Amino acid sequence: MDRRTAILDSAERRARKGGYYGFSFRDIAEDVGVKSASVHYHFPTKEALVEALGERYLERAKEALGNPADHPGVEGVQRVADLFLTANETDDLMCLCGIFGAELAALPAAIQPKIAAYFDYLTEWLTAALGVGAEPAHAQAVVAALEGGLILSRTKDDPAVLRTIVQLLQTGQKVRLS
Amino acid sequence: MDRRTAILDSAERRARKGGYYGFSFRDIAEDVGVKSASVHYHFPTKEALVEALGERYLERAKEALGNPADHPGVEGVQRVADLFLTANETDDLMCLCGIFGAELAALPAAIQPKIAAYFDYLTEWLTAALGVGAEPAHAQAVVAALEGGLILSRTKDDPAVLRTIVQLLQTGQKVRLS
DNA sequence: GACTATCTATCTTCTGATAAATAGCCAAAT
DNA sequence: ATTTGGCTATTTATCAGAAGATAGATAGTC
Repeated sequence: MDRRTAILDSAERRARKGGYYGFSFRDIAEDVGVKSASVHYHFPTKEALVEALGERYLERAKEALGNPADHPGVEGVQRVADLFLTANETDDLMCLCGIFGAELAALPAAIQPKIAAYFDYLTEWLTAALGVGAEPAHAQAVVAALEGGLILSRTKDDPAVLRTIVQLLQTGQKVRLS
Repeated sequence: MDRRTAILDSAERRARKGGYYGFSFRDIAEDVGVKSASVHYHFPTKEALVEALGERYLERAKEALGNPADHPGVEGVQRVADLFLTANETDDLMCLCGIFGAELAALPAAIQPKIAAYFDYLTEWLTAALGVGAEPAHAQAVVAALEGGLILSRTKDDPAVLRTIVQLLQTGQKVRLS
């Protein structure tokens, strides 16, 4: 594997655990097996590194989701939910944009649009999957519930928390409280 | 105001912007107008400071919410939602437990139960407010949607995002964005 | 010879934390 | 009433380590 990719992999894993200030160039250098100056060679600043992280994260989501028209209705919800379920149960990692979104006010300004683009993409993809007549607001609420559900599930150290929320989102009962 | 409280206020504000690793004892000392050693006098370690932060945050939520029986049904949803709407629009701050929950994997272990207690309390309070027949899973999904909605709303720098999600949670009806 | 990737070495600043000194206060003992 | 001793809160000074970042040297490749 090329070294730039290894650096991004290490940075992503660490950022998804501890956020922007929760990892250092030296941490990454140790993971990859080089010196911290080498990490600076590939990404001159931490800001540049994290921007690249955000871009790659979005591209991966696009690849994983595919064409919304191929996953109409509830199947589309499942497909987006799977991104979060995999993060939770397979990777045991927070969503990169979820943790950066929470820390947003303390991050370099250049990162904000990358995070916004991710949420926008998920929302637009899901709106398209839900088909004609679907409101973007509904799709956005689903993304919010998944992001928050991931936080709650991790805090309670219980994958069932997120799974249950996904079920409610699919059956459409979550928004119907009264 | 007593100095201990001023320290907690500064720490809370900064933690709700940048998370656990996003502020330092010296930051707080400058805010309060003392030296960093004085902050250590009141809270010997950062872990102790953040534990106190979590406890106070829960107590404040309890005071703000009051008795769930006094706010049945949708009124209960509004009351919990108001915690998040105030954070978003009045304070322009993330939820303390939301940001710590996202960073959980990199935080001192003693902090996790404090965060879990906050989410548990909101869920239990809301379950009680929704009355007999209400499932805790629904209440938990509402809390998740609010937490995630706060992140999305802050990322898009648009209070309407969270407001719209709150509306959906209350009515179950599809609401138009923009 | 230029380019790519890495290293060693280093800089400045910041970090959480501690020790020791100082000052103000208050109640008990003289 | 004055002194004593302890308590609270703060200071100065400092530590060892970590942070982001840079300069310059080195080696391999095309």
